[in-house]
Amino acid sequence: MEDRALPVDRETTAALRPGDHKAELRLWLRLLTCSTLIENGVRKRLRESFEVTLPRFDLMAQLDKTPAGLTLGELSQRMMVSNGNVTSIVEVLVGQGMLDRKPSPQDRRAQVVSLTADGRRTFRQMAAAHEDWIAETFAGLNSTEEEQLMVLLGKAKMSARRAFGER
Amino acid sequence: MEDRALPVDRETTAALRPGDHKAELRLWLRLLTCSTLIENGVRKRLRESFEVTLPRFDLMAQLDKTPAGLTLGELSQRMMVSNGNVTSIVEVLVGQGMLDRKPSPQDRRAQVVSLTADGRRTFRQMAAAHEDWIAETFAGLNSTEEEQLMVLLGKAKMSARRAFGER
DNA sequence: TGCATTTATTTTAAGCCTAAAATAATTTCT
DNA sequence: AGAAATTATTTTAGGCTTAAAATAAATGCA
Repeated sequence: MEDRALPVDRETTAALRPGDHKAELRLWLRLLTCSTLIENGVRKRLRESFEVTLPRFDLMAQLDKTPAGLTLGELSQRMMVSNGNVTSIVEVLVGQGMLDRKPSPQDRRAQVVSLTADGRRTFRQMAAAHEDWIAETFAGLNSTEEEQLMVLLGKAKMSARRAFGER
Repeated sequence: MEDRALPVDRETTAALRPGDHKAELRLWLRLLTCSTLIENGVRKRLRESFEVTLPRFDLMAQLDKTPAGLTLGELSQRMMVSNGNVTSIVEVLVGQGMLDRKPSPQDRRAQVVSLTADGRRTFRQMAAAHEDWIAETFAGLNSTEEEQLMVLLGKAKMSARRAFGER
């Protein structure tokens, strides 16, 4: 895999060194740092302000986007977590009166879950605060930078999906 | 909450609507999607190829970067996880002979953890494969795009740190 | 010195998460 | 129709993760 032509300088040799992917590694670590930083911050604030966990908030967010409701399988796919995980979180939220769970009319294996009126009201309150926290999180970027970041992350997302063979 | 001046067009009204931060919300969701996608992919491959969990790999990676070793507290800070979490992961890795754990010479409360020769050998093998997986993950971006993404994520990181009051 | 505070770690209780196996219903194929 | 394969969910076992309380050592300060 070595290039036959002589490299012109040190940087070129570094860039062409087979198997060197330190730049991508640093990129991944920085991406992970950003994500963990925000996730931890949001988790803390959700707990302090609303006594709710992040996974429960995320699940309710999915349902708020789809008023007709979702099956457990659809939920697990959209949240990118395992099936069994969704089962237990739904369990709790149904117990708290946030969610309705009823058998699917078309498929007796499946259950459709949706927000109750109370669940929707509760979620909307949390979501408003959440939106402000996230705005604050990205306050250091202007809208051009946000747009660029959005586009580049879109590419990264497609690329990662291909690499890991999703969907 | 309506602006008093007449808006010039629909996009302007949307951009100026007070309290609207949907763009930042979408940005955060996309960032989270990327991160989860890669994390899940790496987790799966580490398990299939090396029968190791991601947290154990991450912990060993921190120690590989610092041959002199780290205290549990330093580890938990760098990994951005809780103290108790580190305690139990170190426990397992010491049991597997991957890590050395000895009391700090300066501070009898603290313990310094480092990779054993075996641990380092094992880690380096995993790290080489990991580096290739990550390169593959970002294969859809050219080096200019990678550089731009790195810079923008750097800004996001600083901004998030400020928002959530880290360090 | 000695008391109060801080710091490093562990423990505890609760919840999240995964992979794999089990169950049950649906779909496909002959 | 009936067997085989697929799909939706739950269960199980194991591990990760957190927050908060407990323990123990170090530091600050009167």
